[in-house]
Amino acid sequence: MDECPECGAAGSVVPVDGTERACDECGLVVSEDAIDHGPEWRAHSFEDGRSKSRVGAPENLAMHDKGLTTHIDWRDRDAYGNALPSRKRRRMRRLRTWQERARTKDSRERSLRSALNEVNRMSSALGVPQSTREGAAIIYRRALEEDLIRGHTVEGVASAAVYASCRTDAIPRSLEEVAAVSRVDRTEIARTYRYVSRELGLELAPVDPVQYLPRFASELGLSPATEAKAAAVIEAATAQGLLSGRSPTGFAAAAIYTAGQLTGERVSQREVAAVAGVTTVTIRHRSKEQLAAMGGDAA
DNA sequence: ATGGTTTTTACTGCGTC
DNA sequence: GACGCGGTAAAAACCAT
Repeated sequence: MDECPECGAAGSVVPVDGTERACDECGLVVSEDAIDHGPEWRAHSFEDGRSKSRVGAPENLAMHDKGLTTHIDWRDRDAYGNALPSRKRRRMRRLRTWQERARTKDSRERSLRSALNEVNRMSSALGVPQSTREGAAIIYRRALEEDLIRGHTVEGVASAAVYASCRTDAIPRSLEEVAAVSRVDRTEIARTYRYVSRELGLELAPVDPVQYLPRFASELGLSPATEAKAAAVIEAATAQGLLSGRSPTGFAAAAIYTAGQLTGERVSQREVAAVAGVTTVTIRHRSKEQLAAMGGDAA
């Protein structure tokens, strides 16, 4: 379509959604709109957040100072090709080193900028609070300081930072959901996340399935009674060691299904599976165990 | 790399509306 | 006939070694 203003690749700028376009080559996000409408803060569920968010920072392209990338020739010649006197040669050498310093500093900053831009973009799309967004930015900066980016993509680390921040802030967003708004795939995010959290020594508390309940329940339109019952199911089942090794989303989904059976507010396996992003098979397995746990507990 | 565990995929049969 | 439900076997994904 258009030529990218950043890397100059022709025809590489493609629409991402209604309000912004991005370059295929360098990932630069071109905003159509100079005003940042920001995300809709009333997004209470992931689906809401995705449909309502207006993603993209008010990037002002005019501020990218391209003048700094001027190249200074290594030859000690003037414009006519004549050799420079030694006095001027020294001067030129000094200029060259300074110019080089400015250029590398600038490129590093630009890379950080685009990374943080990306963090913001994904955070908006996921509808996470501002504090978590900043946490992700902090994690990314720390990763940068510890030199963890080498050998990994900027995109991957940015995605991992977002996911990690959600984890530490107990904002229930699964790896799948992060992957859905990221440019890199799930596996890469998982790998990078493990790597970053290990290197940075992030304390990673296992995800409590209860965290997913409010979101799933509201998406299914369940009564608070059933939601509370599901929480009770999770508690009882967890107390019997049924959680270890199992996926938290599947566990939560099954608890909702189980609670539906118990309260009479029935939900189909298929529906719960859809909102939780798991299969009905998993729900059956977990639910069977949970029912046994509840039965044994009550009787 | 390997093996053990969990999850998914794909397919089955059964009962009900 | 479509749908919900339960089960199974094999593949895939995951994790620790």
